[in-house]
This record gives sequence, C-alpha cells and structure tokens, in this order.
Amino acid sequence: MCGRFTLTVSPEELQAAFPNFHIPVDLPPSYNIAPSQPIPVIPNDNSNNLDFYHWGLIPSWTKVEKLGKFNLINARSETAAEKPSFKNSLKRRRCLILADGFYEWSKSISGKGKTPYYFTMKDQKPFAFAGLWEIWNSPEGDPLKSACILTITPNELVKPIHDRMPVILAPEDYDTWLDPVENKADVFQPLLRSFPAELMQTYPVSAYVNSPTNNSPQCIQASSFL
DNA sequence: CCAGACGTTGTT
DNA sequence: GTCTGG
DNA sequence: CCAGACGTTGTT
DNA sequence: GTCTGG
Repeated sequence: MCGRFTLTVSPEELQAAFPNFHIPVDLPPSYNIAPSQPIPVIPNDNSNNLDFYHWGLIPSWTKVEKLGKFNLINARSETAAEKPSFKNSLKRRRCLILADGFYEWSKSISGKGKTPYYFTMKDQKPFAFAGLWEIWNSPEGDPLKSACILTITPNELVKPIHDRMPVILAPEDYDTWLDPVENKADVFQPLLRSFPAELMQTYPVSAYVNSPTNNSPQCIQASSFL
C-alpha cells in the first residue's frame, strides 16, 4: 500500500518535472508525509494548480459523527469503480499527488517488528501518484477537500517488501487522468498499473521514520544494518 | 420497504 | 448518495 | 502507515 | 485490543 511518502525536491525541480502545472514557489521539503496531513494535489478541475488536500478521502455523505471513523487513505484500483466510497470520485474527481519517494514497511527477517523501506526513482526525479479527491461540506458550510492514493499489485522491486504498491502514473498519462470529463472506465483503467521496476530503487531506512512527527533528512538515510 | 453500511491494510 | 441485508 | 492514548474528578 | 492523531 502506501501510507507514507516524501516530497523533498526544490520547487524549481518540481516545476521542471511538471511544466504544465503551477507549483508554489514556497514549498518546504517533506520527508515524512502521513495520513491526515495535507498532501500536494493537482485536481482535474482545470485549474492546473498544485493545492493541499487532507489525506484520507471523506465521501460527501459522511456524517459529522462518523468523521475519522473511515480511514480511506488508499483505494484498490481493481475495485474502486464499484465501491460507493470511490466510484463517483473515480468517474469525476481524479488527481495527481506529487511525490519523490514513498515508504513501505516489511516484516523483518527475524519476524520481530517491521523494517521501513524507502522507494524512489533511480534518477531521483519527482513523480505523480494516481489519486481521487472529494469535497465534504460541513454543516457550517466549510468545504473540506480530501484525497486518497490508488494502489495496485506490486512490481518486482516492491514485491519482496509488500503485496501492494501505489499507482504511479506515466507522465504521458497525466492529461488523460486529469481530463475533467466523465471518462468511461476503459479510458483510465489501463493507466492504473505497476510502475516499471527497472526505473525504481529502494533501500531500508531506520525506524526514525516511524514516528509521523519526525520530518528531517534522517528519515531517508540508508539504514546502517540490514 | 427501511436500516445500516459505505475501506484498506495486515494479521489471525 | 447508493448499495446491501433483512 | 505508525505512535500513543485509552479516564474522571476537582482544582488551577 | 482498539481508537485517535499525525
């Protein structure tokens, strides 16, 4: 799955990788983006703007007293089209979620505890997860925008660590994914696939990243012992 | 018909 | 809002 | 995803 | 064990 990721590149590097979108110039690096935090989203609303949405999809029909009861940080791409929580978003509210790395936790060899692994592109360039977004209107009338990350079966690099991985879109698919028209499923379903393993790399990191309050380069430092 | 759920992950 | 279960 | 709390009463 | 918060 994908329950933690990073966006550490400079705004200039991010802008270079996403030339068709407006990237804020004051983007601080994040080494440990966790659920419930604001995540960098480019929604299919024709704005072409990077914005920050709450991580954890909140369906529009969610009742106030059930807020936080759902933990929709991911959606299975294989089944999202049939799920009440996701189907409308998949039809009409897709987004890019910008990142330059993500973490997956693996059971350690000893069987005790879990080891976090950090995944990036070999060229260290930023990339985009396929995401869904929603607007939830509070009784007070404050619209809350939220988002989640689609998952898929892992590629050969991720498979030894975990049985799911986030969907990473090919750059040539950004426009299709962000088309604001109500696409038919057969247009975007083929985009939801495992990213090529040969373009990615991974290494274990220390448990420092486990605490969501830690946000420093130490999070992505290679672990000294395997 | 109405009531109640609506999700993924990992773990057992 | 929409689907499932009773 | 993991970490950390998980409770009430009375007092400040 | 389970829920909440980051």
